[in-house]
Amino acid sequence: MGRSPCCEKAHTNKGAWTKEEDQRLIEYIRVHGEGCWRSLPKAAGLLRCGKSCRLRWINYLRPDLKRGNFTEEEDEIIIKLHSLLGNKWSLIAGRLPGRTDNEIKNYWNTHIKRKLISRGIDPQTHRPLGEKTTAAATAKNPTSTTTTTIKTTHLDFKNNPPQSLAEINVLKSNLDFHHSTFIPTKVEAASLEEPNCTSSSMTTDEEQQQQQKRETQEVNLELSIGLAGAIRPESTRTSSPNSAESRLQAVVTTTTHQLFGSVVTRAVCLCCQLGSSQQRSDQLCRNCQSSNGVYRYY
DNA sequence: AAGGCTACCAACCGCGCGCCC
DNA sequence: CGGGCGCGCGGTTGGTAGCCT
Repeated sequence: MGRSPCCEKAHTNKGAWTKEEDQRLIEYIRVHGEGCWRSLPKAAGLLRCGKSCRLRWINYLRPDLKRGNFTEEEDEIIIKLHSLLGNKWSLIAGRLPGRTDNEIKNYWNTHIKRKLISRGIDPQTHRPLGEKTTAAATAKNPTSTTTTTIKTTHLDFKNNPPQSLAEINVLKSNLDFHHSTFIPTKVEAASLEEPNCTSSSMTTDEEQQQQQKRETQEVNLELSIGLAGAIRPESTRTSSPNSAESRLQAVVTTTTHQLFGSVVTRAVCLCCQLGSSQQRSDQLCRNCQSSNGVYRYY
């Protein structure tokens, strides 16, 4: 069965927005707030589809948008986050107040890619150019311009949820591996910008072993984000205390402590940790407060 | 001045996910 | 449980401004 169109295309405008359309949209959202995008165009008297309105608002009209060039600091944050998250533009945008996913995506494709290449770094893998890419990454990403999501069968708990403590332990060990290979510490993160981002004390053989380990134990970066999401406010948790999910969460909580070094007992603002906020590091900036705790770690 | 090329970015498209019935 | 709906996301497209020849 075909999917129903998001709007009546015959009666909708397309292309650039006019000032009048912008004004109508702004006015409507000012009065009624965001949401219900499907019905918004009709209610606001706009001949646009809801998706188009949403996009226009989010990417252009929102009052909290930061216009203008990206700073060097923002560049570095984007690069670091991309090395952790891949092409998860919305997640990256969530860590850069006032920037939209679309804006970051465009900026990445037009500026940062080139910048990294000029530094001798592969913008997709964040490894030195010329270094062998994994077969999985190559197969997943034949054009090298699209998503390089490193998949794992072990950590795909959406399709294969852990059924036993034993499986959870496997998951935990994978997460430990994840930590040791992909989540950079502050020192490691700093080295990400270097053309040779491997540890300087590592011998070539050790590097090759690490590389082989990476190839055999693929890690799902996408999942690592989901795990953070598992640590959500108590009120929103619905799983039973003995469910695989809640047991997994207990592991995740423990593991998250390990992932980020010292045990943190309260919410920490990642923006601050990454240096994008002037906020004290033990406080949440507005951006993190509004993220529903998804990216806080405890 | 005109045409070609490139870079930029707003907007579109298709798909996946979660929620609800 | 399955299907429809609304929303959000990532990839792609297309218009345009700026630069070069």
